[in-house]
Amino acid sequence: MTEQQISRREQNKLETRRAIAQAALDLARTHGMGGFTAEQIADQANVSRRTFFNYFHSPEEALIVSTESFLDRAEAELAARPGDEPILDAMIAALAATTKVENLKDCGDLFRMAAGNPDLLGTHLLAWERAEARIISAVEDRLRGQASTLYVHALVGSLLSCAKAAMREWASSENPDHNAAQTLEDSIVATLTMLRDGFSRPSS
Amino acid sequence: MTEQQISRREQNKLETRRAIAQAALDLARTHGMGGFTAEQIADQANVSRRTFFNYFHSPEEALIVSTESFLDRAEAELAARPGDEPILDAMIAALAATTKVENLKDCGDLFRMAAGNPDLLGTHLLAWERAEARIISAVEDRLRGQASTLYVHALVGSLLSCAKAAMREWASSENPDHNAAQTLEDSIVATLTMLRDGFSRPSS
DNA sequence: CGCCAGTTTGCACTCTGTGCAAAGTTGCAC
DNA sequence: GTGCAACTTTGCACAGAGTGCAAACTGGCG
Repeated sequence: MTEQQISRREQNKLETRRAIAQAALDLARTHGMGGFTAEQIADQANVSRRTFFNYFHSPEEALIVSTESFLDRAEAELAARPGDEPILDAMIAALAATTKVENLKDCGDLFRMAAGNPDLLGTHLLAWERAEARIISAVEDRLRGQASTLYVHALVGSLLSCAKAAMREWASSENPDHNAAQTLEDSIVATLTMLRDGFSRPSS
Repeated sequence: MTEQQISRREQNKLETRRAIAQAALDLARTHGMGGFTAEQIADQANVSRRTFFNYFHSPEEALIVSTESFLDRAEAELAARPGDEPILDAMIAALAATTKVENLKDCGDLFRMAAGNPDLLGTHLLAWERAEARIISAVEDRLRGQASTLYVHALVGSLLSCAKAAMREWASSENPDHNAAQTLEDSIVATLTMLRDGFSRPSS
């Protein structure tokens, strides 16, 4: 299903993109956020500064690749849920499944780094916003005619806020990778269950 | 209660800040987003480029002043609700009251402009994120011991997402200012009621 | 007035981000 | 394999963001 023919060209571009993102992540970990420039990332990835900007609009964008795969995964998992499942149960299952994404640890690091750097935080929030727009479209298709635009926007926005809250909590506690994904999944399910059943009772 | 002595100095700074923000808004409306520079804003406000950057970190920041007063108002209204009121009812009342903020129309324009400009959108999202952190603190104080950190983060994040959804809907329909605030208030109350009672039933 | 503290300004500098055209690669038909 | 067409990388030039610094300026107060 996900089989796609990749020419040598596309393969190379993908590899370059991956190399740049990795270089950026390395620099962020060693020099700390804000302690490096686009040119340094390019050098580390063995491309020119100009090429760096062919792939990313800004140094910050090179850092949020892991979050984007997380969000892509969320979107794909949601699309894969059966169409007759109640929308909130589908969302809970889909978001819970995202914790199995390969570079989950990078996402956690990203949350921590973004907390201390407004530029990175802004870029990070933009990625979530773009994902929100895509998921809103998907949910509108799924519920066509059954729910108002306002309902869908409020629901999807809240969904992602809950996921963010869960990830923030998970990222802030220094998990020594012990049961990491499990804890995150529990938190996500907990917040989304509140969303489904209402926040009236601070049950959890 | 809000009486504070203002020296001539502080008065001047406030006036300068206001003038810069107004200049930025004027330019955004005439030249369109992205069609002007920090220097042009400074010129229009009769200050130097350097002074502009003493007041705002970026051209985009000068534009989101109206959103920040909206969010300040939300925070203040929430703090003013009686302490024994259920938290969700307090939030509904507080957010509904924000529609009486003076420059509501500017907020709507801002939502529309941000939709078409990633830089402005990122800055806008950052303002909401900062407000979220402040409101989280306030709610944690209010519910001290009665709710988990995760609950509070998920709740406040969802609260603001619902408010955003309501404002987005309100801003996107070209209200000829007819019943503008009323419509917005209705939408806010509608989304927050879903939040309180759960999104399971697409009732609205 | 005359001084102190706070504010504005010009200047110099680094870095971001983009258009453009030249140089280098890859895919493909022959 | 040759060679052309399409695509990618790179260097260069330039406009604009953002900041540190020191000099000039302004308000407050004895």
